[in-house]
Amino acid sequence: MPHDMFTLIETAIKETSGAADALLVPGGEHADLASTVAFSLAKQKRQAPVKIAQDLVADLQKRPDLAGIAIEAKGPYINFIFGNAYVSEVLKAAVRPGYGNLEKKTTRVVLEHTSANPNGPLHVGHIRNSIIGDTLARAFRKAGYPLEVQYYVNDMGRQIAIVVWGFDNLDSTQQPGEKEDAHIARIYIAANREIEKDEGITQQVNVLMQLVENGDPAVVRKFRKEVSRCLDGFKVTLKDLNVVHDRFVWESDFIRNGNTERIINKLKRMPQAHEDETLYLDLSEFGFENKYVIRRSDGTSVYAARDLAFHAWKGANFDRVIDVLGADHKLIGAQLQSTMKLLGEKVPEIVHFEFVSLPEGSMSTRAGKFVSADDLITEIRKRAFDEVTTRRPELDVESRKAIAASVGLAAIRYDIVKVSPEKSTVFDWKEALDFERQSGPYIQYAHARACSIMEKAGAFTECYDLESEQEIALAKEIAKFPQVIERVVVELRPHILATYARELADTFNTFYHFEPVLKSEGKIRDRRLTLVKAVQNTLKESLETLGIDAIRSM
RNA sequence: GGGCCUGUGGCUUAGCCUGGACAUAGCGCCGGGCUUCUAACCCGGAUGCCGGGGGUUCAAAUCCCCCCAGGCCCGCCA
Repeated sequence: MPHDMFTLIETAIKETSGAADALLVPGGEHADLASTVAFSLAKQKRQAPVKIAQDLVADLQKRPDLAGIAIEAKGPYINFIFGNAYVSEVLKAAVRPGYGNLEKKTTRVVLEHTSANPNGPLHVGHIRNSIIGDTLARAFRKAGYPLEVQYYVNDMGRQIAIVVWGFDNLDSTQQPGEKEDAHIARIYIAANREIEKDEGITQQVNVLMQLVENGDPAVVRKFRKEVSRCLDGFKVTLKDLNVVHDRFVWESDFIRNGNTERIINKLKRMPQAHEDETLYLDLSEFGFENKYVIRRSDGTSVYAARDLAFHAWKGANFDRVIDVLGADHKLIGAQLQSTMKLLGEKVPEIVHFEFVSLPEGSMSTRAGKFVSADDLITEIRKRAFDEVTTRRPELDVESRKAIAASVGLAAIRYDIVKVSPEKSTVFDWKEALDFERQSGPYIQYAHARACSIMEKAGAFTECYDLESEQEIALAKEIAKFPQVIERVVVELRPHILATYARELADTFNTFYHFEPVLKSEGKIRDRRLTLVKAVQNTLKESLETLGIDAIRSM
């Protein structure tokens, strides 16, 4: 509906003015839409923009197709203000379950995110990937796409070989209560310390890597065992974060099933291929200076080779391939895309996000310098529980715990998703634990308020004719939701939804303080209750798309 | 050295791709508001040469060029 309004007005301006571009811009506080076309016509018409705007408005007002829209010239600007019919339509759609769902699509999408190396727990950098990825996934589903979300398990890397070496050669007993992934990190860190002291160990690690690539059963089993244990730990963390994967795809499978070898053979025959001790590609035609190594001199494949096989497989099974990767993968991501193009395979779309660092510098699993997601979750739940206890002392412990878990989740997810992905951030405990600011809980609170009104209201007759300025402003904010979902999946930028949800909560809170709902009577009460129902529904849909619980009470 | 990203009030941040009307919000600061639908809230106020300098344009936070600062990358690691 709103999109139709855009097209409708755009066409009308083009037809009336003869301009090639209607130059429609957001009207801000002045209007729902505005056109700056008068500026661009000034030179050609040899008239002042203000005069052109006035003349155009007079013509536009005569058009029957724009009947429900108030059109006025404000200086050189032409303002369009949508009328009651529009607002009623919005409201009717917004009270229905699933508001914001877009038309069903047939394009099958595969989205890969998180895919952290299984050599230690997920930390606050990894979960930026998880939360961006999971929010995108939810937005894609809401936008009507059939979607599969994958986690790519890097189970053959040097890191895992180092973990396995550590379990074989160091005291590796699990401590009581120690989570699997934390245990693996401890051994990984210890093993790296040993490697620093004794270079001979690197040779032993290399041997492990060769054995696993050649399918030595005992070594393969060891790799699988430790990687699985680490993954078990990840799954607990991801569940706590409400992050869902449909499938875990193991890197080593692409060695075992011959896909990697097949793609290497194909690459070998390409004009860009060079073979000395190693096999590498010369991608200088794409502006890459360095060699893109595919196979080591000892005959083992590198990550890039398996990654090519993985992406070829995804491309064969899905129509769109999307990866969420950290900014450190920008170069190899671009090389992967170029190589896929050369191979004639489907080119993956890559969403990059910049780094999360600690005040003291970059995070490093190897050096043990990181804040784990589990620690963050534990701390934030504690904080949230204290907060709920202060505000709602009458609730029993279990209810308070449940609210605290939801509030904690909201705080973490919102805090991470609200920032544009291209911005690097510094993790700060004080900020992360503060949910009284511009935050997920703030939006949850607005939703809970709306729920509370609905519960107390009882039965009422839905009424879609709004009147006051606040009511209409709120309905027009609600109207934006479907386009927001559309923008998120087109631009692959989930923070747009975070910003929107906050703005909707702002608008509702303002309405809440100026327009009494339950205390009003008759038709006014009905239309305000209808509006509150629409807000509640839109906030709920927004929160759920953000992976945040739309709790009814807090 | 080269490439990519970022630089917006004291701090955090939206807007930048697709140039337009007094630059978005939060925190902090100052001043108000709970016998009234949940004050995790709301209202008002102060604080901005939108990193710096050039250019394009009727119009630049937004586009182009140069410079400065920070992050990331440039491996037979992943």
